[in-house]
Amino acid sequence: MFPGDTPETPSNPCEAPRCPTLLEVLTRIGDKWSLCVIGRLYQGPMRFNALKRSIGGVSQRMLTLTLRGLERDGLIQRTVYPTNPPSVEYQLTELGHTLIGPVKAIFDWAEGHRLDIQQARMQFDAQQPGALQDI
Amino acid sequence: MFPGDTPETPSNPCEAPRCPTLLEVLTRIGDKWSLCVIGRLYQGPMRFNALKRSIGGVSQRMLTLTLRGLERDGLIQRTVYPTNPPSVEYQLTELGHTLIGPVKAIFDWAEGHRLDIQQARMQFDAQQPGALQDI
DNA sequence: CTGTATCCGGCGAGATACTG
DNA sequence: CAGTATCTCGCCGGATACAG
Repeated sequence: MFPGDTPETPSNPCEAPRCPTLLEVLTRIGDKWSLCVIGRLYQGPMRFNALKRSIGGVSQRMLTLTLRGLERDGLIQRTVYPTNPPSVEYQLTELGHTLIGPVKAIFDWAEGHRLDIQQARMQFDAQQPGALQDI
Repeated sequence: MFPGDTPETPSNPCEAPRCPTLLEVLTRIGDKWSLCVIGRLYQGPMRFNALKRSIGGVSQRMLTLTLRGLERDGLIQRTVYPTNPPSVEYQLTELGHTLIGPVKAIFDWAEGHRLDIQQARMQFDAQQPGALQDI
C-alpha cells in the first residue's frame, strides 16, 4: 500500500495500515447493517423478507449487498429452497458464530462506557464556541 | 428510531438498532484512520506531524477530523504547548486505554481467521459467473 | 507547526421499477 | 418471494490554498 512497506508482523495490536485484515473486518462489521443481520441470525436462520422486516429501515438494495458481503466472507450461509415462490434462508456459519465473542467484547465496552462517552461529548461540545448541536 | 420501539435492554449482543452506542463506537473505530491513530498513541504521546508522517497516506484534513472525533469521545487528549512555533501533543486517555483490550480481541479474531476469510472469498468469487476481480 | 477554508470528484446509499 | 437494474443525490474525503 505504501512504498517501502514491509509485511512484518505487527507488534502493536493496532498497526492498521500494515494489517489490512483488521481494517477489512472492522469495515465489514462496522457498517450500518452487518451487525443487525448478524444479531438477527444469532437467534437462528431467517429468510430475506423476515430479515428486512425485522431490521426495519434497511432498503432492499443495502440488505442484499450486506448479505452478499457477509456471505462472501464466509460469515453467513445462503440456502435456496427451490419452492414456488422461492424461499431463501440465511444463517450464521461456524465462522460467523466465532465472531460473536469479540463483537460482544466491543459491545460490553460500549455499554460500560457509554456514559463516559456521552459526558465527554457534552463537555467537548460545551467548550466549542459556535457551530455545533449535531446531536 | 422505529415507531413502537421500546428501549428495552438488549438480550442479544448485536441488537444494533436498539443500541446506537455500539454502532457509534464501531463507526468511530471502524473508519479508516482512527485505529491507526490509536495504535500510534498506544506507544506514547505524539505530535501532529509526527502522527501524520508515521501513519502515511492520511491527508491533513482527515487526520484533523479523526483526532477531533477521538478527542470529542474522550479517547484521546489534546495538549497545546504555547511555544513558538506551537506544538500540540496527543495521547490516549484512560478511557482510550480501556478500548485497547476489546479492539485487540477483534484484532486477534481477524488474525486468527484471516485465512478462513481469504479462502471463503476466493471460493465465493470463483463461483460467480462473471464481473468480479475487485481485489 | 498546526491547523481552517474551499473546491470538487467519486461512490455510497435510497427510491423506484422491473424480473424469474 | 427474492432479488437485479438504473437513476439520482448527498456527503466523504483528497487536493490545494491560506492563517495564527
